This record gives sequence, structure tokens and C-alpha cells, in this order.
Amino acid sequence: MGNDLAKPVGPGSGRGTGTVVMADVAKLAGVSPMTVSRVLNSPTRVRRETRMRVLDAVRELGYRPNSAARVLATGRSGVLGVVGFDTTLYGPASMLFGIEQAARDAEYGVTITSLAALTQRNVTEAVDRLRGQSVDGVIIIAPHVASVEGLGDLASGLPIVAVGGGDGGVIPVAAVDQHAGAAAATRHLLDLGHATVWHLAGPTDWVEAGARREAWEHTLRAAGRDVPPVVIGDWSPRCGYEFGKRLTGDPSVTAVFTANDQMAVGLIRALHEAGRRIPGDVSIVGFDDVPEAAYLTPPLTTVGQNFGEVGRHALRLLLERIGGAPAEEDRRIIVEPELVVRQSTGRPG
Amino acid sequence: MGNDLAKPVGPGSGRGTGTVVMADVAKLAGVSPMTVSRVLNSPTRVRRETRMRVLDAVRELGYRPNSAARVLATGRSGVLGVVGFDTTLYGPASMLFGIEQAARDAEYGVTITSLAALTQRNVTEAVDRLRGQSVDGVIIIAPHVASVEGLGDLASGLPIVAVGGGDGGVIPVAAVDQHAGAAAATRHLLDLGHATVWHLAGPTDWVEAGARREAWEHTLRAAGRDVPPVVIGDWSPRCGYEFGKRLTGDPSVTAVFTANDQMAVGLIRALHEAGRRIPGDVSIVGFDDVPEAAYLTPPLTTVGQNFGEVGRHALRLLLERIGGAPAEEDRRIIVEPELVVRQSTGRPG
DNA sequence: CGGAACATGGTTAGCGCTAACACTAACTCT
DNA sequence: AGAGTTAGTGTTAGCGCTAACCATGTTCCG
Repeated sequence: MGNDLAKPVGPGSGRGTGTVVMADVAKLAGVSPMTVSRVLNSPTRVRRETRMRVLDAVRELGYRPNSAARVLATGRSGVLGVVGFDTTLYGPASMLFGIEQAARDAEYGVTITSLAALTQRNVTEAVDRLRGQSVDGVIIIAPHVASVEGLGDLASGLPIVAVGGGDGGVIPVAAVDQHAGAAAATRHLLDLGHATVWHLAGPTDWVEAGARREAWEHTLRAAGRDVPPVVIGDWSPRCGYEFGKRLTGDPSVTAVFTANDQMAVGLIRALHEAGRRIPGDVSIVGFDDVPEAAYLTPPLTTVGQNFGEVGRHALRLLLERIGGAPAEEDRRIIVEPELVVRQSTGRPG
Repeated sequence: MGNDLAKPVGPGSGRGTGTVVMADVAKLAGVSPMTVSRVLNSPTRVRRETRMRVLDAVRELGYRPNSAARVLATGRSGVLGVVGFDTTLYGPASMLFGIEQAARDAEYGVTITSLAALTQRNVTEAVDRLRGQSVDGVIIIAPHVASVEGLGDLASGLPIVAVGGGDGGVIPVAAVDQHAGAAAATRHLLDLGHATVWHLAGPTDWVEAGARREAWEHTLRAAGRDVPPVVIGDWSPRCGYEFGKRLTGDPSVTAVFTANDQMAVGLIRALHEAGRRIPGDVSIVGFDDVPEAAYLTPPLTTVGQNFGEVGRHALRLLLERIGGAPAEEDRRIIVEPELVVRQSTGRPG
């Protein structure tokens, strides 16, 4: 005994001397480390006076609990994983923002992983990586068809919810009612007197894109109208523009519903260049209600989605699961979108 | 001895039986846990044959190392923290995206914290929270004046870099050369023959906003022109619109440089409503080159910033520091912006 | 007034991993 | 040939924290 030389220098949190650990706090407060732990985690179980003493020591030393150690001891990390796709797009970015806000309010941290391509393999791998980081749960902003399938398999114990698209099934979903939104957009145009409505859709592998397209088609059929050929876009203004270029030759096109606002911007540009008036010659409805929408020329009629709200709901679903709620089939929260009528739509002719 | 009953059930990563740990792998491969660890961390130090055996076992059991344990043992986490502000804006969102991509390539995870308000206190607190999560370093996307000040204090050991704004000083910065961009925009308008250039600035507490405004003013003075009163906006299309409304009474205003594209959108709208032609009556230059910019009516002349590149540079700086590079004063990487001339600018009159 | 119930705080062990050292076998070098 | 090297692996201890169990007092009741 007394062989102090043999005491190994722990690798610790590096940084040499700077790190204050729980034992330091305990010593200063004159209690055992366990009591410090209790003060920090279930304050009611410690006498008021002791608690104060400990808290003072915490403040004085600037102590911050080491979360890695806590994770290791408890198995809970207080961190959620978010798997996202192109977080540059307005929708995903807003969603992420909403989730992060809500998570912070619930005292959770958020770590993100964006995917280059939304294959099922990538999603699985991302979730696995997050699991390795001991996240308590995962939210997938992965509005791809492929990505959501077969996710049930890897759910094994790790709570997962999806936002945005998600046809549901095994994992819970918070989403905007795409059908309602697209139907409202289409019906709005029909109600104005347009014979039919063209549609510039989003990529076929996006769940939202599919839902919007379906609802559009369904609405047209229900009204007994012709269904024009669908054009598939990629969400970018560029492809809206190209679509517009091809359209200008055809005066029978009087109404177009684009699957997002950015494509509408491109479309408006193309029509404008061709000297066609909006809404005089062509009416346009977008989707998303990006902040710019109200200030375009003309102000864009569009379908507003409350991304923030969806994000919060998703978080709530996830916390339910983490809290041990039974994994009901088909748990889902649907947020209603809102048609915002501005000046890009009007009567034909 | 033999008292199995006394063996406590470790809290562990919960989930009962499911978790495979390193010891399981070791047993299956017939080696010690340490060897497994070596295979995973410095493969060269293990004989080829042994390594294969271990890797097979890893695969067979579907083993994933528990990062919390690793963090605890090494003090390194492989996770970086990003402190952001309004990540809904195009700039910050792109930045975040760029950083995350680059981080993943470098095998780092990313956890984010967005701030409601960018006070110095909030930033400090966010960094502290991240430190508690044992991040290896922090990138601050906090283009506020206040937020960057006094950050040196808390740097204590934790590598920090800033992106976007950041006047430099103690912590390294990767940023776009705001001066060059704003100067180019202003000069472009002067070169076209405008007597002077008005400026709709961003919020005063944003570093970028300040730099753009300064460069604008400096350019005007250097050319011996009048400097119109600055108007302070908030980046939103709405305030661009309001600015435009007030402007329409004044025919002497022939050129405006707005501090971002969104405000330009609002401005264009207001001018359009008032029947003023762009660029016939008023020329406009924005800043950012958002994807829509090329498809506005008219296509917007603007200053393009390569956010992704900035993000990557920031990550490089951070990794330098983490790697133990000496903390040189005033380390910074400046990315040159690019004036993109489209159709919202032309000769006056 | 004895014993149950509570309130408070300490003890022990262990979460899963890795740094540091110890050990063995096979080589290299004067 | 014996001392040094090197490659490859095992052993020990401990990172900082908390679950579970104990050890005290304290209170309350019949």
C-alpha cells in the first residue's frame, strides 16, 4: 500500500487539470458523491440544507456533469437523433428547426445526420450509427418511399418516429395532410372555372410528392375532368422554368398546380418571359408557403404547411415512445394545411 | 463465492438482452476484449489472422461499439457541436449542411443547438452544454456581434471556430469576404451610371450586415458620391416590401443594394405594385444568390456565397485545432464571393 | 414504549471501453 | 550467446457516474 507511484494517470476528459468532477463537488460540500448525484437528478430526496450546500459547491467549481459517464451508467443519453435529407430545402430545414426547439424545451439534445441519398440502406446505416451514439430515440425526416419501408425491422428497442411523409405502418408519423392540401389547391382552381388543372409533381420517390399527385388526380376525376399528363420535377426552380418553357405553346393550359413553391417560381418566370399573364392567362398554385411567396410577382397562391408544428408533434410522439407508451399500430398525427389564396390564381380567359 | 444471486443487474444500455458488448465479441473470437478494441481502433497492431477472426465475430453478432463508454475511456467523442441561430434562413441552413457533410467525411458526428436569441450569455451557455456532452470541438454559426465577443474566455481547452461573420480575434473564423461582395455590388451599380446607391441593411447586430453596410458606404465615399440614409431591415421579404413602399415616392432613387435576396424579393414586389420598372426605373442587387434568384421577375443580380465551402473550411480549421495545432492569433480563411449579374440591374433613366 | 414506517445519506459495484504496462515468443545485433 | 528489439496479446485498473442496497437517525402509531 501507499504506492502512489503506481497510480495510473487516467486518460479522463483530457485537458489536464481543468476538469471538475463530481467527487470534487462532493468533497467541497462535505458529502458523498452519491448525494451530489441525487441533488442533480432527484432533488426532492435530499434535505434542503444539504442540497443548497451542494448546489453552492457546484456553482463555485463550475461543475458540469459528464454526460458520457451518465449515459454509461444509466443507458439513457438525453440525446435524440435526427436523420435528415437535403436540409437546405425550406421544408426539411424548418422541420429540423421545429424539432430542435421542441427538443430543447424537453431538455433533450439533438444530433443530426444528413443523407446524401435516401436509400433504405443509408437510412438503416444512419440509424445504426445514431444508436451507437446511444441516442434515446430517432426522428426521421425522410420523405422518401424507400426510406420508410422496412424501418420496423431495425426499430428493435429504439424508438423511432417519422415526420413529413411516411405512409405509416409500423412507425408513428407526424405529417401534414398532403391529400387535403393538394385537393384544396386543385379544387380551388376548378372552382374558379378552369376546365382542368395541370400538375408539376415532385420526384416520384418522395412520399409527399406522390400524395399530392394522387390527390390532384383524384380531385380531377371526381369532378369529371380530363387528367393531363403529369410532369415530374425535382423541386428546383429550374425545372419549373423548363416546364413553363414547354407549356407556353399550349393555350389550353390555364391552370397549374406545382408541388412546391420553388418550382412555381421557375414556372412564373418562364410564363412571364413568354408574355403570358398570371393569372390572366395561367393560374398557378404552389405548395409550402415559403416566406417569399407573398411577395412574388404575382403573390403566390399556395398551400401553407406548419412545419414547426409537425416537428413538435413528432417530438411528442417520440417522447411518448421513449416514455414507454405501447407501440400501437398506425399511431399518427395529421396537421391540416391551409390554402392561402393570393393573386396568382383567377378566372380563366 | 458462487453467490450468483448477489450479482447486481447492471443498468446498462437497458433493452434487456439485446445488447452485444465487446466481451461477447471477444469470447466468440477467442481473444481478450483488448484485442477486439485494438482491431477496431488500430488494426495494424493485430495479426492479420486474428483481426479477421475478430471482424467475423463483430459481423456475426452485429456488434456496435458503445460510444459513451469509449468517450469515457478516451476523453474524445468523435462528435462536434454546432451552435446555430435561425437555421431556417438559407445561409445558416446551407452552412449547417456543409458542415455536417464535411464532418461525416471526417468521421465525426454533429450535434446542434439553435439559439432563440444570440446574446453572449446564450452562446456561452450553449457551448457549455455541448461541452457537457463531451464534444471534441464547437463551430459557431453565430453571425452576431455580441455572440462572438468574449468567446475566448470559455475556449479553455475546447477548440472553437466561428463561421460566417466573426471579426476574428481569438477564435479562428471561416467566412465569406463580405466587404468584397458588398463593394462589388455597389460598384457594379455605380459603373452602370447610377448617381448613388441606396442600401437596405440587415439587423445591426449581425456581423455580416455591418460589414456589407460598411463596404457599401466606403465604396460610395471612395467614389465621391452621396451616402443616402441607411435603412435597417430584418432579412425578411416583408421589410423589403415596406422599404419599397416608402421609396416609391422618390424618383431620385435609381439603385438599391439589399443585404440579402429575400428583402430584394419584397422590394421588387413593392416597386412592381407602384408601377416602377426594374431595372428601367430602379436597379436592384441582392446578396446570397438563393436558388430562386435566377428565376425571379426579373432575375436578380446578386452576390453569390459558397456556403458549403465555408462550412468545409470551418471544419478544417476546427480539425486543425483538435489535432493540436497551435492557437495562432487571427487564423482565418476567407472565401471570395461572386457577383452574379442578371437582369435586375441596368443603366439608369 | 417497541417496532414499523419514513427520511436522509453512505457504500459498493459496475456500466463498456481503453491506456498503460506486463508478458511471451521470435528475431536482431554486436 | 546473451542482451536488446520487435510483434502480438493478455492483465489490471479506472474514466465519471448512478442503481441497488445499507446504515443511520426520526417520526409516528397503537
